[in-house]
Amino acid sequence: MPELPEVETVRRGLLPRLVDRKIVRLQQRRRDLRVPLPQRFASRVEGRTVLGIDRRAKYLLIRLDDGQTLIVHLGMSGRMTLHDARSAAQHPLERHDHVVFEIEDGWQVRFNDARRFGLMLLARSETVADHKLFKDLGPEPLDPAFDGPALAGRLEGRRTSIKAALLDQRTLVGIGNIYACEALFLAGISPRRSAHTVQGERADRLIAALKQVLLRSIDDGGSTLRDHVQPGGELGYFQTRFNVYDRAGAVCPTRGCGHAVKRLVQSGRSTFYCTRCQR
DNA sequence: ACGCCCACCTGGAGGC
DNA sequence: TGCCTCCAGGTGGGCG
Repeated sequence: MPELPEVETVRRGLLPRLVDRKIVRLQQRRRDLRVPLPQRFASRVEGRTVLGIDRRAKYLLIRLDDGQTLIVHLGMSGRMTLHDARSAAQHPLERHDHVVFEIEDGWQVRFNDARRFGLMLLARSETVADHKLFKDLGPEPLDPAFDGPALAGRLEGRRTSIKAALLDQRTLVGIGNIYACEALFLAGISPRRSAHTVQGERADRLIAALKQVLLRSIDDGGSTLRDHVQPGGELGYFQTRFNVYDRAGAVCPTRGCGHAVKRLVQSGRSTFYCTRCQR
């Protein structure tokens, strides 16, 4: 499910119900996520107050008042949803609600993840950046300092396709299959193009397209294909604006083009693009 | 070091 | 209805 816009949407949805509030109880209903839940997880979280929630790449960083950070990744199918005490009573826990945070004011945050590709771990806040999962991550695409020349620099010498390079979180973070396809379409760049040839004006176009597609999707609450919901239960709507993703056979949306959107498989993932508009 | 393939796991969709 | 195959917003380990 979640690429940067979906994770950012979840972060924003959780903020008003979590920040400055205490987690009074934590239920672990299944520990075997992609990485097993931490030892003594409940006792290390219970009684802690949330100071803030940050995002790095596709990770949520929930800052606790004892200097720990709760790191959450949603994998492919993870959700974080809010339930107030009354609705919680009416809506019993579901099969894939693996972790439940009970907040002091009676609200709950439920972590639901059918495929269990997600993870949660605890780290000292000052060590998160050095953690194995974080130390090789590339720059944030929405950082204003990350511009065309910076992207071009990170693509230098890369012999793989530009599509694969965008999915590689060492190049830059937060891009997944949807936004890689959509940004390449907006930039008019073929997903098959060799990554190192995306330089100069092409790199300028690509970073602009990436920023635009991510910001627009955040505005729409992300893309809901199957699993993604905002914490309050609202769906995302950016999928209604897809130009190419999952649209194989549809007419290319470029005015006057008329070609059909094609699907191909690159490094095991579907790519959608227009062979006429994207070079 | 780099790039590619696969596995991890569940569920939904479509074909027969 | 049921069973089978394919596919899915991610990632990291192992291989050549």
